[in-house]
Amino acid sequence: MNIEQKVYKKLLDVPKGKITTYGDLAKAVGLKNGQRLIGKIMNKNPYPVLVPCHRVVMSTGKIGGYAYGEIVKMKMLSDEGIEITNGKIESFDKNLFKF
DNA sequence: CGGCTGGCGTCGT
DNA sequence: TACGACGCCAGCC
Repeated sequence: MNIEQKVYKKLLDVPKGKITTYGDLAKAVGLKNGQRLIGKIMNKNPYPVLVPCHRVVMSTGKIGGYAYGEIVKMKMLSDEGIEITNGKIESFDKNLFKF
């Protein structure tokens, strides 16, 4: 199974209302420094909606990018109970999901 | 706090 | 088959 498949599968383990970082996700699939790669994979996400790529954020606390628009991503997270202000996640550590 | 560089698989040339 | 560019970052300076 290739990396991207693993990534999508791992991402399915992230429950609603929780978030994870690109770096953690990378490690979860066996990559030490593949944050950037994760981004590319998410960008080519072949299973939109099925794969909750909007629950993946940057380790800095910012929401990061989104293929369909950061605004949309922000709104989706907001609907799941994650408060965001100025593209910044308020309760980052609190809602952070560990694999 | 802003900017630059590092590290990695996939895809296109 | 081989090589370089790319992408929803992370971390150090």
